[in-house]
Amino acid sequence: MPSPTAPLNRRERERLARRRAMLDAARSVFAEKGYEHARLDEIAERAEFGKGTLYNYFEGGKEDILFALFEDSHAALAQRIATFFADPSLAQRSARDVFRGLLNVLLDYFRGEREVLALLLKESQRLMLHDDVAATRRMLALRERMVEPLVAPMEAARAAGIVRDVSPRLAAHFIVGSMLGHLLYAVTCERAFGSADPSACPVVGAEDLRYLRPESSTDMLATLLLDGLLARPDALFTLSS
Amino acid sequence: MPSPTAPLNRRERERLARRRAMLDAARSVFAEKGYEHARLDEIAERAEFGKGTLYNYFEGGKEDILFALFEDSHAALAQRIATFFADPSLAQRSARDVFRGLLNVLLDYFRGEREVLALLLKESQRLMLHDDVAATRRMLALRERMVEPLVAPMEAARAAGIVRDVSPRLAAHFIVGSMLGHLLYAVTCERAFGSADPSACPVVGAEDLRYLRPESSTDMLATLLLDGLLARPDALFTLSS
DNA sequence: TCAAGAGATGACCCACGGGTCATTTTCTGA
DNA sequence: TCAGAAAATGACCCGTGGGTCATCTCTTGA
Repeated sequence: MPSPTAPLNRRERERLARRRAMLDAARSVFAEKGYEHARLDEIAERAEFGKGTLYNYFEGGKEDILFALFEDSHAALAQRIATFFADPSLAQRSARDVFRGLLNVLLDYFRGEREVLALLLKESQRLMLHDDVAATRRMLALRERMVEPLVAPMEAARAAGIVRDVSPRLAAHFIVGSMLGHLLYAVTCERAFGSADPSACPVVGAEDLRYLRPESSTDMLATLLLDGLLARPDALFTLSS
Repeated sequence: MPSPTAPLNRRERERLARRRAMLDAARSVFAEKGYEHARLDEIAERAEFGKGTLYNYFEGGKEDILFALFEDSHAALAQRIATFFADPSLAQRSARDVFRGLLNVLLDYFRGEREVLALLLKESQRLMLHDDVAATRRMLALRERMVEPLVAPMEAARAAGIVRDVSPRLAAHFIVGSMLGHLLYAVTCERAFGSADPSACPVVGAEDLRYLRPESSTDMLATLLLDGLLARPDALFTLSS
């Protein structure tokens, strides 16, 4: 009965559905307890399976589940980025405008995926420098996935003299890395001091706090990433004393 | 006998010396095994103390030792940065030149402190988002220490119209964060593929690899951080098809 | 020399949750 | 209907190393 042209038969569809249920359960447990305090028992229970069953779907166990979560999420983000660049009307906008739009796509995505962001910020470096190099590779592949849809546009923009003459792939990595770094800082400040008590924060001024709020992040990131830190790079570094 | 004006008597000096010996031992064990596989027994043994004694010097146990290591290291780096900006001849150089020099100070420092860099890259995010908010605060203070000597010069440069009109402290955080992000990527690529086998690397071209080598990192980082990604920000985003 | 406190010591404790696998249940196709 | 495969299950195993604290040693100063 299933259409013969469909790539998946019922068996496979059900398997995928179960896998998805497990991932959903994992996501919610991870969100509540964080990766390290999440117990496989609880994930299994919430997904209404036995713990052992998880291992039929995720051979690598707990860590494998985390990777799968990341992979899904990165695929979704890559999709959004590709969609963004597919818009033909981009050609009517200035380069700054376009890249600012890109930053917004990235920031919006993570704003909507708080749980994944938290996991990513907390676990990614550990996994990147994990004893098992396979994990390192898997994390790099993940990052690559996110960067991939950026490479072609950047390459073209470089050829057109719009972006600087640096490797498009590395520049893309730089953008993504800087953005995540900023998010980490913002999230950490929030954790440490709460939005409620700015006075205890070493990030002193109201000015600083304003830029840590998500709405304004784009402005600062766009300025620094796209235009650079220096307004007058060739001026002498003579500061009024 | 100890000069009465000296702030420390023998007792205190000895205590400091022991503490230092423990930190040296910890550093070497951490370097060999990484933080998580380092055993306190081994640190104690290498420092020629009993394990319990460690707790007289580092109340917080293993994690406290790591923090102490980070604190020493960050103080040293802050010192270097301050020294860099104290040089009066900076006023004869262009802003780009000066900030490029700053990047070199940062990169050189971590090149000379590989072990600390590895620990910092792998552990910092976990600690920043640690369950115990005290750890979060301590990590933020650390970062702040590194950023602190940058703030005054940046503030002055901003007033002089040399750097863009963004919060100096946040801009400094951005610089430091981006640099660490780049180092993480470089270290991770090296781990995953070794310098030996570039062909298996998804970072495809020789161009990419060149910029991951430490010597060239400065160039790319300086370009992207100081001048920004966009060469012609106001040009239309029209790519030759 | 000795009392008293500071400091050093290392054997022991213990929680704990990820992973395994023998067994049971369900599914499939003839 | 049933045989055999595929999938689900969850009780059990297991290693581990950080942290504690009762005990011992050493320093100090009278």
